[in-house]
Amino acid sequence: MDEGQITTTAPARPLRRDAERNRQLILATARALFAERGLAASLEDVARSAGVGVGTLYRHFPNREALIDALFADAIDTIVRIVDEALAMPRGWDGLQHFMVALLELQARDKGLRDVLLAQRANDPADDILRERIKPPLETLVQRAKEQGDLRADMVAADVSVLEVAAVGAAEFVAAAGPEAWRRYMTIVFDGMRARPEGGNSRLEQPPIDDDRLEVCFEGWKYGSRQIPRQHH
Amino acid sequence: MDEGQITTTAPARPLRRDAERNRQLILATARALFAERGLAASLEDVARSAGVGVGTLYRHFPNREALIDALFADAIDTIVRIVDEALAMPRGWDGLQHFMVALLELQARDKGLRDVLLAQRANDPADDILRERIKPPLETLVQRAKEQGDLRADMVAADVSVLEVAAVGAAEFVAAAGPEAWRRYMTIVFDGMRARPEGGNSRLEQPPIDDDRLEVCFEGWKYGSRQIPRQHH
DNA sequence: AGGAAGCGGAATGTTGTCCTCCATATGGAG
DNA sequence: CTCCATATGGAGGACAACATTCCGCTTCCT
Repeated sequence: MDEGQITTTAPARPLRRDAERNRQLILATARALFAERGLAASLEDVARSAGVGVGTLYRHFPNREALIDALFADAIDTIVRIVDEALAMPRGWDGLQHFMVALLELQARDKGLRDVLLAQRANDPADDILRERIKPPLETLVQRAKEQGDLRADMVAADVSVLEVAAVGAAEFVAAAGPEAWRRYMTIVFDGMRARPEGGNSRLEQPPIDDDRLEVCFEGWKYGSRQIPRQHH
Repeated sequence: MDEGQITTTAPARPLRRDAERNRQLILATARALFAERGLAASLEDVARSAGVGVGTLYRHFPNREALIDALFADAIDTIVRIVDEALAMPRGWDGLQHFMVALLELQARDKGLRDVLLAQRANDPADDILRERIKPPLETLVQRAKEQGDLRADMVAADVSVLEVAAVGAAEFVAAAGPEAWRRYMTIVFDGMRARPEGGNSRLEQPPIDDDRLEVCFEGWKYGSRQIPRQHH
């Protein structure tokens, strides 16, 4: 379907060879830098790190938003794939675990993606789409895992989201101790999620969060109140 | 040793009545604002919110640091009290739970305290002192809880710190859904920490974090990379 | 009433961003 | 090999947030 492409769509006339090289260089550098520092990394840092002037960067991407879009265009597909894999597993518990771990792997490896997923960007329609695409399958997984007696009966889908966010935070915290250190804590949380026979699960005093409230949590979150700066001019 | 003080202890000569009133007003307002927004709240916000000019604020507190010190001077005492209460409990597990929950209550209620505890301030000697004051008792609690068969044998004290930090993040995330919502998730985590008979605990693939690494995690953390701004001039 | 103590808030200095502009350099078509 | 459309680098403009200072004016207290 597409052949002489570069990023998203084919340009009317091909770029000059050096321009194309720089474009890819910028993309690769930005990917690495955002992965390491999150979306807060400045475009000047990206340019410097790519060994290129800011002007060049702006020649290829009209603004910060465009660069980020180019980088994370396929993020949704990745998530959807994970969800599908999870749904395909016979045991709901395994699917749930796969979903949580895979999403966490992604975000532990790439802070930029973490920021994208946690709605660091003010508007972003993709975000809502994504959450709509995730919610029903997640609900299914939770339901299935409960019926099969693996997941504690008093948990709901929203709880999974909350624990996932918490785990992302934990993963970032322990990142300095090793890129895989978070798995240890994820395992502990999974043990807490597991259904136990006969009073083995403590009673959850607080009621679950309903979907509207969860939405509010996501909106109010902004990961520690840091904001991705908006455009000027 | 010094007498003509300003902040913590009684001033040599009493303040004028209006000045004293303003001072208390500023302290109360700052306490509320920092509790709500964390240490990132600007002094201009504090002043405006107190219905006072910034100049007045600076007359009472020479700089941001001084105000924060005045507000959180007794924080260490509070923590130490919690630790003592925890140690006094016969079951290590109960002590551990008390310690984690009480610390979480504090930080869920007061984001400013959270920032103080999580070393948002660059230097801060109090911070190191605090961690030194916490580590040995925590170690004791963990040891005791393991011996009494309540805490899973494969956990160590550092794990507790990590989970606590994760819980603080979770608490902030769900704060919008209610100030007590975090308790639900803390319970799930506690269930994950519990020792289970005969293979009821999953194997933790990743090794525990040693104390030096944990230190590095705290240093590198800065809660989502946001920094408390340093002084100018 | 008078002066010391206190007050407000405009102004200053600084840092950190995004993005624009334009003099200069370069690939590649002819 | 020449020439010019295409690209490039990076200085500089425009903002925004803050911490902190300064000083003319006000308010208490004696």
